[in-house]
Amino acid sequence: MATKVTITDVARRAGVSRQTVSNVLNSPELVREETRDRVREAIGALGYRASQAARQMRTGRSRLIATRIQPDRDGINGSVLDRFLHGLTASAAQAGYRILLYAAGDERAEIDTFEELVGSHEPDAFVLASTYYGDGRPAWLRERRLPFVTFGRPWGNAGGQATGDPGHAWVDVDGAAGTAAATRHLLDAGHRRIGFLGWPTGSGVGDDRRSGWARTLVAEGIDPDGLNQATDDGVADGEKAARELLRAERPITALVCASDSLALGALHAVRSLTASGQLTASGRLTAEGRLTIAGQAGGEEGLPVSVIGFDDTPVAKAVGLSSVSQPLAEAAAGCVGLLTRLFDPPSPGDPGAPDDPGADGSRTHLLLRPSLVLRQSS
Amino acid sequence: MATKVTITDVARRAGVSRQTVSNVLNSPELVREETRDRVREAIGALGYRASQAARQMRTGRSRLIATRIQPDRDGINGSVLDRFLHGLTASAAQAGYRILLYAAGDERAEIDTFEELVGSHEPDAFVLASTYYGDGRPAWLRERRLPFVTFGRPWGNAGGQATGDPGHAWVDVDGAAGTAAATRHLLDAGHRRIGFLGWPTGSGVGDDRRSGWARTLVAEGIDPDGLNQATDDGVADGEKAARELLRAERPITALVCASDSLALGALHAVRSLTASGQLTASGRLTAEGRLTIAGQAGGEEGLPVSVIGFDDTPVAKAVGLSSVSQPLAEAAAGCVGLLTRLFDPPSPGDPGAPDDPGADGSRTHLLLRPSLVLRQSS
DNA sequence: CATGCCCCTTTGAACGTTCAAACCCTCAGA
DNA sequence: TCTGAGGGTTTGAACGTTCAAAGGGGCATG
Repeated sequence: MATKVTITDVARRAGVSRQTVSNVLNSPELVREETRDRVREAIGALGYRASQAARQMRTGRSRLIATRIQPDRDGINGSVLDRFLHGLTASAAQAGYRILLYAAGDERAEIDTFEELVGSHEPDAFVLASTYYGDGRPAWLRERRLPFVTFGRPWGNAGGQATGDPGHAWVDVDGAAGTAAATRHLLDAGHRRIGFLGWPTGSGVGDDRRSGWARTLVAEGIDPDGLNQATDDGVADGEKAARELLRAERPITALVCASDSLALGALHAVRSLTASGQLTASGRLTAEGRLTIAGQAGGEEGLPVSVIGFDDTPVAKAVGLSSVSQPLAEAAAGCVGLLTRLFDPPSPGDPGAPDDPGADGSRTHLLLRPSLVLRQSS
Repeated sequence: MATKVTITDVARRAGVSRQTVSNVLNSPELVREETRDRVREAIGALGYRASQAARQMRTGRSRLIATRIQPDRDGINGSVLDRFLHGLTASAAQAGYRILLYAAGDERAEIDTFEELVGSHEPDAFVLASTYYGDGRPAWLRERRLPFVTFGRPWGNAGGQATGDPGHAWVDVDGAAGTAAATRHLLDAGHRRIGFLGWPTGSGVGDDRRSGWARTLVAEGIDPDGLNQATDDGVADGEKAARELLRAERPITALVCASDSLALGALHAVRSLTASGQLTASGRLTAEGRLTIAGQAGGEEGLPVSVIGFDDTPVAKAVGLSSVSQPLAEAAAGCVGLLTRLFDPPSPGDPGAPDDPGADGSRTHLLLRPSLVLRQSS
């Protein structure tokens, strides 16, 4: 088989030294144009590619970015991180990096893997997806000065909004803006009693999503009290909690949910209550759970019961569920962008969108806006 | 920060030479027990880990396995490969390998990526998921003697069964056995007119799945002719095709599908025909599309119209669709197993399940049995 | 006592790259 | 003519590991 082409082979063919070839690759401006062309011709003719291993030995840089692949938990939300991973792979490749995967059951196992990886394959950086309250991984990495970016804000001690100084780079999607848009859409459709189905207080992501809904109602002069249910993430949990909101003395007519799992449960609840006669379907029943309430207390007779989910998963698409969609490819590109900025700090006079010129003058985070995908369920 | 611990540091602390430390790691049987213990103590105390880059330079082995991450096409079937990928990552880690990801739009781009990777990061092997008819990738890799395994049989020129001599290692799931089990289940439930909804002839996977259904009917003395529809993979396509089978002069009462996408479409068709009165629901309508036919031609009155999908995706779980489940974690483990066998050929007198002792005496493929997951839809 | 052998260990070199420093020209200025 | 500077190129060393070969001690054999 064709044996490996080395930088020496290229040098010989171009009639120059190893170092000159190396310079053509890494610092072309140091090499005279004529020489450069000759070397480039040789590189092309021989099909030379620099050995990562040798390069890494000398420079200490592996051009590898490590990230974790999660088992899809309930199988619905898992697809979000998979799409993110795909975007990450593509963006990293464009920037000259490759993605190295690892699996880990819990935080302890993940940190063990950090240690293992840092010692052996020596990735240049880590990307941590789905941060959580009390997440110990950022601190571990920071102590060792290992570059990393999180997809997800560092949720402060209060369990609420992000703290002012994150101390590390992150990219996130503005969940509150997403639920606000969903709520706004429902208000525009004429709904007033719009409920929220989310997770128990204390989860950063969940509280954020709830806040967007609440503030939009308040801005409209509607008191969100009593329109809110919190439960674990799951289809069955969602159905149960939605049922309570639908059977309250003053029932809701629309529901914004913190996940597609919950929203799917809510759709089931709506269907089931209708089928058992506890809600009256006055219109034609479609396969997607779009029903019409008639004769309920409150003045919104004739409005369809709408449900909006979060994450725009394949399941949402399959069952016709409206949902808030995260720009995952952009989020991934943002992560890679922040990382490369960490590796080679940009020159001071760099152009860039004026976001939050922090103390050190560099933007270290990125907050993206989600979009609302409307389907039959709303 | 603590500077990198090298093999020399360990050697110094243990009072031996570099090579002895290396031997403790790679060929412990060469080292006297007492020395071995002393070296191991030093390794532990210093937290030493061998540098992959340096090791790779000398041995030419990167302990990296490259595989592609696909964008989830229709969003439903994508999850299958994601689960496979997760299994692959876990199995590879156990065998001391890491997964390197790449993305590529088409075959041409993928082969370019092969070339790029082989030159730079030099993965020890490739795993190709989802092979197809006329797949050019295996030939490319084989020509260059690059080790690889495919998840999916090499589908022969006839577009039908696998050829006798694959020429490379593969792991696959016996799709025909899966549809056969599904068909058998429906027969046991009393169905006779069991349809199949699949893809156009020429796709290896699709033809395989169809054959399991057909042979099971034939074995029962039922002629499969006219019970079969072929269409592109997609929910809308599936709904359209299912509709035709349901409205035939002698309609089917159950349907086995080549994918969950098609099955989901079929469920919609059943629902929709029922709602419009073209099928009569004689029982209680559940949310999952389980209906009962009454008064149709044929003698199977009162049987529920059953639908069974393929792949057991999250969507199937969400909508209560029975489905054939592939053992993806085992398939992934099988791929890693075959690869490690390629790297270090096993000693001749090795124990192993008697499968197909090929000409060279080594098993180079693995065919796994799927299982049937029953839910409300059947 | 020399020889050979086995077991365990050490030594020198090599993998392919880039860093740091040296080198060689040419040209300008004193 | 000497000195210095600077552009362009080369040289030697080093990164951390393993391969191939050599070294050395103990013991049995001739």
